[in-house]
Amino acid sequence: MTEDDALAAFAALSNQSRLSVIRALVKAGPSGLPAGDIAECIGASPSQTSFHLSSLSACGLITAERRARQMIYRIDFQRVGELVGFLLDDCCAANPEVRECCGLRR
Amino acid sequence: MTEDDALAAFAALSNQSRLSVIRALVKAGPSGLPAGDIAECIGASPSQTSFHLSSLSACGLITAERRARQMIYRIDFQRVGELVGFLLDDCCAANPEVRECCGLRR
DNA sequence: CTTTCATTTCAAGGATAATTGAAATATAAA
DNA sequence: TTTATATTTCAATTATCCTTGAAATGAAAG
Repeated sequence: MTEDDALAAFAALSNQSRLSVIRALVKAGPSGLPAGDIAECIGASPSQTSFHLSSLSACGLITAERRARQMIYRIDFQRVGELVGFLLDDCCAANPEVRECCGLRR
Repeated sequence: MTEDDALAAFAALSNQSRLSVIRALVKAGPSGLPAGDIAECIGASPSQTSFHLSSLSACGLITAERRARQMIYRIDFQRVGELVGFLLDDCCAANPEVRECCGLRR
């Protein structure tokens, strides 16, 4: 995860609709969700949803796979973990106070 | 940390200059840094620096305190920790895979 | 009280992001 | 091969963010 990756990921997460997408995909787990379901889930138009999905997949937080006529989107847990790692280590120099605050032991 | 707080924090972190501010303040530790030093550190004009500092303090990631003619800024480690917590728990439903990826045990 | 220093605020302009609705693409079904 | 379905792409509009430089504020020093 480069700094540019992290910047793009933070930008992606700074939007309510996209945060809702993340939550929906986390809840859906490994089977993922088709774009249409996501659109319904977040109450956005197909076009709008596609826009947000491409922002999320461009920065690697989610993955896309075509299945017949649908596009299946999945959360990339590893990538999210890397982003948390970036925040903890690159930004915060592995400061113990930060870790303690969110109940982490390492 | 409400969802709006988190959205604002992610937006604040999605900018290279502001990420540099965070790094500088983390490095500086509890004594913090005056705005002028931060400006020099990130290579930005006073006005630009003030703009970025107010974005960071508006979302609570840093604090501001006047000392004579200077404004001293400090990182709020607890707040950063809360943001990590939001990402891990609210967004990712405390998914163990995410935690493992950044070397966390909890 | 005037000047200097450190920083913020403001208004204007340029750049980037989000919304909208229509058209295009890709795939499957009739 | 035509039609229907799922999604994306595009162009235009609107909204938001960032930069710039000048002016304003707050606090100390002369």
